[in-house]
Amino acid sequence: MVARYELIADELRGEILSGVHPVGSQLPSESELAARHGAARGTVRQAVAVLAAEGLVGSRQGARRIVLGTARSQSFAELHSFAEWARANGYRYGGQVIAQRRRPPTPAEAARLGSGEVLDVLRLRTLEDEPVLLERTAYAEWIAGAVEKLPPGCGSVTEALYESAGLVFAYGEHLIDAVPASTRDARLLGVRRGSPLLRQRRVTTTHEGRAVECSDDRYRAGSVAFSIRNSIGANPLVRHAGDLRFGA
Amino acid sequence: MVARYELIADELRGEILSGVHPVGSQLPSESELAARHGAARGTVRQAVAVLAAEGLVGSRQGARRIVLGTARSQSFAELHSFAEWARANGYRYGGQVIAQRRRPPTPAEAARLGSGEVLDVLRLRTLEDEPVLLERTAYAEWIAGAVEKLPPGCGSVTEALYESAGLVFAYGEHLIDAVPASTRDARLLGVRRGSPLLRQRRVTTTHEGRAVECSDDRYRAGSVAFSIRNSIGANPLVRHAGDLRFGA
DNA sequence: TAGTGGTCTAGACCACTGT
DNA sequence: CAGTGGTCTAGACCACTAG
Repeated sequence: MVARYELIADELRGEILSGVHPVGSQLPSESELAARHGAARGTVRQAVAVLAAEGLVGSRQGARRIVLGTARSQSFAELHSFAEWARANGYRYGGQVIAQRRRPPTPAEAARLGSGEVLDVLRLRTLEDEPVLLERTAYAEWIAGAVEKLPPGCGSVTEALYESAGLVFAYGEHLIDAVPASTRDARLLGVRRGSPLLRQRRVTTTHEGRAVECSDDRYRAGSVAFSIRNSIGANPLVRHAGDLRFGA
Repeated sequence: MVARYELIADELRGEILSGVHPVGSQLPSESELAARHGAARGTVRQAVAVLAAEGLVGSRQGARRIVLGTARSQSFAELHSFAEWARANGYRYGGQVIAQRRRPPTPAEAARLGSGEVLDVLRLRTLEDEPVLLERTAYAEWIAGAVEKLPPGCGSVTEALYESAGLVFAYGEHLIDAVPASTRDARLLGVRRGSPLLRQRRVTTTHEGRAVECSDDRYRAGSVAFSIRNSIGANPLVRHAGDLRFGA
């Protein structure tokens, strides 16, 4: 069942991407869109709210909505899963488990995943056959068994866990900063020790709020960048001083 | 005029932060909240939509909403303006113009700011009296005059431009990655050459979609991190390969 | 099956924009 | 001033969850 407002949003998005409403131009008024689609104004407002959340259009009270751009923010899956992002963008990608063991959680991990043992996995991911990402992930005990059953060359852990355990990653919290490569990082990624790495630390939970994993992902400089579009009305990105929330 | 749904959202947020609704617990149903506040259900839905956008609560059709966390995403202003972010978090901060001149735009800047001359400003920002951020900003010609009138030790450029020119930054596009410090970066920030810097490149526009500035901001490693909360439903962050959209 | 959130309607009034 | 988006109401039906 596809909602009415989604259909209207899709049609408007198509018109924006195809140039019917060029960047900088005004969108039709809500009343006009409502009449055209035979829908109530509230439904049209839901549709344009979708486009506003995607950063395509902006609005000010009293004035027509304006087309801001054509670049669309992508899905949660693309942020969470390296494989899904790479495939969606047409890149060749791969992955290999370098080390895997159970161990007691650090205090920071225990606070998020519970006090049971965690499964610590070190994975090296490649893009276009070049090593670009080193993933250090601690899985909560309740999912560790399913992770251990995955093949070491598994391309997409997210998809494999969905298929084998029905696990859906639903919410994420991410901290992004820059760190120098350690000796081991440098060797695995093929860079010099101390050279810049883009670090993404994250905690992911199911939609029930159950924590699944804590991860420390390090990208080789120049291989990947993170992009954000925001507006004065709403944005999800926050700057933090130092190393606050993820512990040592 | 404060909207009704904002008041309801504020009250609910306060109850979440103060522990009335602990993390993992269920929120009251929409009908109950509507009855309690004497408001229509639609108004209550607007209120909880605010909390969902902040990442505080999650929802699934048919089940009660669940409290996901207590960390709140901050405003656009805090992402855009170093000074506003620093002040909101109680840090001592400062800034100093190191160099300022007019020059022709690079091709990438011309595509965004127009083909007129740009005003190129190099600023060093401090946090707790330590140099942490090097800002290289190209202002569009139409705002350059107002920027040149600012004092070189101006703490908040965003606020000063609002007061002197009525300028409101409304939309931003940001690319975040890691780069090694150049010789000049290193000297100004007090780090070794080649050491990691967290880079934020951004383009900011007014709410009419008029581009104001392109900037390349570099943070000393360890001084600042960016934080993002997202959900499977919506998120604004995208990963990019290499150096795509901002040109050379 | 009862309760909940997701969607939708058809109105209404207000604040703001642009002419 | 007319037109527009922002807010709000009081209903309705449906899809889904949970007991």
